[in-house]
Amino acid sequence: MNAAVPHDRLKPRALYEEVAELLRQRIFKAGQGDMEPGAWIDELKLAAEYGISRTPLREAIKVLATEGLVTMKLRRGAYVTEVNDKDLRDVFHLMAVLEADAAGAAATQATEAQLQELEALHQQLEKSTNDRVKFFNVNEAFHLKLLEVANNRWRDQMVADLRKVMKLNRAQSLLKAGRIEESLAEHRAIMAALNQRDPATAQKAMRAHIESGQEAAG
Amino acid sequence: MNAAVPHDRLKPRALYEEVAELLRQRIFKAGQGDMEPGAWIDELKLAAEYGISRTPLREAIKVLATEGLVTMKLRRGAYVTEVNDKDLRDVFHLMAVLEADAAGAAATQATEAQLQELEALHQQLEKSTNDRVKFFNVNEAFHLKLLEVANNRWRDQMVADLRKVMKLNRAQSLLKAGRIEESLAEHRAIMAALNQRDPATAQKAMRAHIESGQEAAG
DNA sequence: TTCCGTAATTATAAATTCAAAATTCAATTT
DNA sequence: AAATTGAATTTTGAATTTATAATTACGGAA
Repeated sequence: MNAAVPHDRLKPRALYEEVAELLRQRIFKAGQGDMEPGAWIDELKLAAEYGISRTPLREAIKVLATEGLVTMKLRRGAYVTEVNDKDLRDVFHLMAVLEADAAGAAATQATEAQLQELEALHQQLEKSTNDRVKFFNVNEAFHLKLLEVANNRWRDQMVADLRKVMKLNRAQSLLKAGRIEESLAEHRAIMAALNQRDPATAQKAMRAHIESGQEAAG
Repeated sequence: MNAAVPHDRLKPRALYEEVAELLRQRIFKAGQGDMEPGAWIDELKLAAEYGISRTPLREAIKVLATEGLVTMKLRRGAYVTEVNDKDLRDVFHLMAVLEADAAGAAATQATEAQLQELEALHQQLEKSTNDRVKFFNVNEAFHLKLLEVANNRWRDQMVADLRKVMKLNRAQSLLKAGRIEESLAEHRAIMAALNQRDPATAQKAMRAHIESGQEAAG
């Protein structure tokens, strides 16, 4: 029963991290498979399936637990976190608060070169309105770049964790047709505030953008 | 050398959580002992010291790693995270943002009963100016209650994580003599805004309070 | 004497084994 | 027939063992 073939040599990541990533993807997909929100996580089954022992699997589960993706019950095992409507609103709200704060910081701190990078991404976004997938990807790149410019690794971590939880309910998914134009207009407002180095306006614009996205998702 | 006596029966927490808490405290104290920032964490030594095996210890370490308290290097073990001045400023900033947001939410959402609970805690604070330790404790209780009223478990988790990191540098410690009166005045402003159900003012007051605390600590 | 390579030692990572707790199912008693 | 208790099975939690990787030290050659 050695399903644990070495696969590819030269793997720089720890096994428990690989497994954590696999589990995340599996939870996010959530399709009709097992592991939908509220489901119990069968350690033995998963370990056998991946061809590993329970040790790295349990380590991965504990990582996911501190990320908020799974909930652990003492002597009862781990369950995929259930996110109800209030939870989702709460998470969106925090996302808005943190990203708005980041936008404000970026408006103040960005170097000229960084502003140009953001502007370049924004221009890409302007040209992607007919490709829903591309628009989604460039949009994400813009938000990530903004966080990078805002330069606070703790906030980055928090936003990343919130994103993971939001994906649990995948209320985000892709944008609807009408929403793309709306989103783009909001991005224009954000970019304008950044270019004018106006933190207060950048904050407001970003907050409106996220909250607007929330409505589209809900 | 059996340090792992069953102590009290009826303990509802998992061993790895107990250990994680012990490690946190140990990291926080940071005195002249081992485990100062940057130090390598000796798994064997600690496991022997606590009288447990390495398995729950390693699980605890991974939890601390995702909390940001320790950093893991592949095949090199875990190190106590070093928190430099910029990190500390960044963490304080996020704390201010999140607690200010909580104050705003509380001003809007608090029931009358909850407002009275907060008021009661505030009155306790008013009477604790001559007892530094008590002032510190009541202060913490007030902030926790405020978060409870603001009612967002994801924010609670984030604030808790930030607190842990702040304690790493133990820049908070106890308040200096002059700072107590100042802190109390700020609390009065927060409480007044809450009582007037003025979210914007509550936010500003809380933000000022945290930032003021940062200066006192730094 | 210095540098490179190899072997030995040491520590981490993973797997396996062991123990304890919880759930489930069945049997017996009321 | 229903309910309660106890035993067996299942599953989590922890310890131990094994394997793998990295660092260091030692030796030989340049």
